[in-house]
Amino acid sequence: MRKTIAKTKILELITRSNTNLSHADIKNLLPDGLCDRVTIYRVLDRLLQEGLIHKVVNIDGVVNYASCKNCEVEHSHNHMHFSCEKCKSVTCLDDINPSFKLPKGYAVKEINFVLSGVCPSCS
Amino acid sequence: MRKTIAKTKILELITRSNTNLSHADIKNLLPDGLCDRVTIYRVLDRLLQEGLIHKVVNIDGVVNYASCKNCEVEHSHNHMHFSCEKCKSVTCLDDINPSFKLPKGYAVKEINFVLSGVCPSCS
DNA sequence: TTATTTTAGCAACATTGTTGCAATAATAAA
DNA sequence: TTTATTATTGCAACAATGTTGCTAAAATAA
Ligand SMILES: [Zn+2]
Ligand SMILES: [Zn+2]
Ligand SMILES: [Zn+2]
Ligand SMILES: [Zn+2]
Repeated sequence: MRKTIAKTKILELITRSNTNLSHADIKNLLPDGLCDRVTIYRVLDRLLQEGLIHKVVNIDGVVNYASCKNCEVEHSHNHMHFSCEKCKSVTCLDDINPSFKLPKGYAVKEINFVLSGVCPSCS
Repeated sequence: MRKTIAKTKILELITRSNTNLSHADIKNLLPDGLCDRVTIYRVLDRLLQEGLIHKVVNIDGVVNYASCKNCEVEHSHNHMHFSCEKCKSVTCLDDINPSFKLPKGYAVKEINFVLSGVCPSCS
């Protein structure tokens, strides 16, 4: 996979942001005219494939993209996410890994944990 | 809120189904021409408001609607959901309530827990 | 039965995401 | 460096999904 301006800038945005970013956020944050919105979709897909970012489906169905911090060893995104209804931020709670016990027979491949409410900064 | 044919039929569908249903599912399952797709959206909103159903945002961002089983006492939907990538079913795991501990300052109002993979019937 | 108010249908629109294809740009090979 | 190869981009077109405003119809109250 090739290194392009769009890819570099988008990864930079996601990495530097302290909240998770949606496609719309990225579109707004990128310098006007840097690339087409279709390109953003495609770049995000590539970054996901390469394992440089992970995604969170928010409580409103919007996909948010987050940089992978502790994924050098192995990719696991069992952690919780928080979506603030006031500041609209979506963040990774990297250290919160909910525990639960499934009945036999379930093979889990993906996990999407989201809490919604008011974050510490907004309360 | 008034009792109408569309509302009755849609609630019936959701209640009788052993999997959670998306707007598209409901549209397909309803007798052809029973009501407009806009009506389905509005009926679902009303059923949510009345607390007769709850919703789950699936891992693909699609909203699925589920009947409320143990909500007579109080509404709580802390339970896990499972989305099967083979049979495409989304189901409530009513008895699985993940436990986790949040840092102080977070006020949780909504919860959306979804696991994706292969369900017992498909494995 | 009549009056009131919610609900339904329809058209129009906005948003979001996808696909095909030709032009362009990044990398590999010469 | 130059050329060849192949991934990536932009654009247009399209599909799917969800929302809104308005009038007609239906449900309930009077
Ligand atoms: Zn906040
Ligand atoms: Zn995360
Ligand atoms: Zn299955
Ligand atoms: Zn449920």
